[in-house]
Amino acid sequence: MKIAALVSGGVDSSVVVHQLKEQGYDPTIFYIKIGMEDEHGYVDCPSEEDIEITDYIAKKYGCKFEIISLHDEYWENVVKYTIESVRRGQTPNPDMMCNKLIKFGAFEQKYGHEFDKIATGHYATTTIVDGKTFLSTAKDKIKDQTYFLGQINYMQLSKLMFPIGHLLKSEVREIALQQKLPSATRKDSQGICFLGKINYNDFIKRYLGEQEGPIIELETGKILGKHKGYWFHTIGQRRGLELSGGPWFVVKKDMEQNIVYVANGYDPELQYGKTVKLRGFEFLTEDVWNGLPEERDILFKIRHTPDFTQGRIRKENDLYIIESTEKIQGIAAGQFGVVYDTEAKLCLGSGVIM
RNA sequence: UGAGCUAUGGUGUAACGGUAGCACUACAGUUUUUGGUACUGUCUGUCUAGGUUCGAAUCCUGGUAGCUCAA
Repeated sequence: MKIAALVSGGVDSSVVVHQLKEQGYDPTIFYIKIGMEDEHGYVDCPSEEDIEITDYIAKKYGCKFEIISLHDEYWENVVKYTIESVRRGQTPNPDMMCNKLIKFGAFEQKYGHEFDKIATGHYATTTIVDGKTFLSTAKDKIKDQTYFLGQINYMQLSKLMFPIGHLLKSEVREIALQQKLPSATRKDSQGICFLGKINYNDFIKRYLGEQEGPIIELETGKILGKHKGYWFHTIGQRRGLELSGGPWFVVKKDMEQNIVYVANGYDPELQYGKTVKLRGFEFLTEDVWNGLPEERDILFKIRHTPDFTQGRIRKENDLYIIESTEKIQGIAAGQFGVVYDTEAKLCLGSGVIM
């Protein structure tokens, strides 16, 4: 079986190679470059170290190694999507789109189609139910990354392998140490991948500029201060408002008038909601509810959090609507709502929060 | 050029004449493969010049600034 392993130079994907070799496979290693190094003078320093380590891994295990650039594809799809989403006042999720469009999209078209399987270092598993493959959660419930995979489709899913999905993070580190992999003690990556060390707000500013507008307390209509553009703030956000007498949380944005609305206190009611409306909902594997004629109990996430939230889902025309059991903080349009079964095992599908 | 009141970090506020504390912000870490949340930590202050006192943010005097009321 021909396997392509996507390796980034981090611990997780390094251990993926080890696991595959242990299982008797001989994967071809791909390092995907997507950074902004050639854009506008930005330099993506980490990639050099990443490539070095990946190269070392490839040599150590005697694997074919290819460095490929999907920079243009990434720019055309993910970065453009991110900027457009922010411009509309929404909260994008570039990393989910990266999985859907780049790692399992553009990569598949250009290189992956020659392979039988694509292996990645995601903390996720697959489960076969009635002969069909479902995305399912990782053994390590805290590191579980199925949320970020919620947007992929069945074709993509059925070609994927997650060799470390049944391991705990601590076990992965342990293996890396035992094998003396140079990435064993590297810090986990975090933050939007293509930005590297670039500050998010600087990035947004470069493309959308600044436009001063008022910060208004939603309950009273009082003007409390100024912001530099609604696109710098997201629903549920506390930091960056520079208002005293808080804490203040962003609860609403008026894109027409460039107003950011806030609410005060540690637990402002307005910060919470119970209804999450999803548009463009797609099942990952298949419609497990046969059109959802009546409400179903589910678990879901509206962000990448360690915890699942309980709720009930129903369908209204094209929309899937989740009524949460508990109040949830920071329901931000543009983020994805990912739905799981009541066991928190199978990842069923996802849609965009309205 | 009348009277009264107030002056404490970036902001809002505490401190019987006895170690200037708290909250928010900002910053830095932790957590997190999305600008979120949460958690931990750090910085910055007694308007000014004198005086009383062992000791002044506190009491007294002048100055300066602001607010209120009169005009």
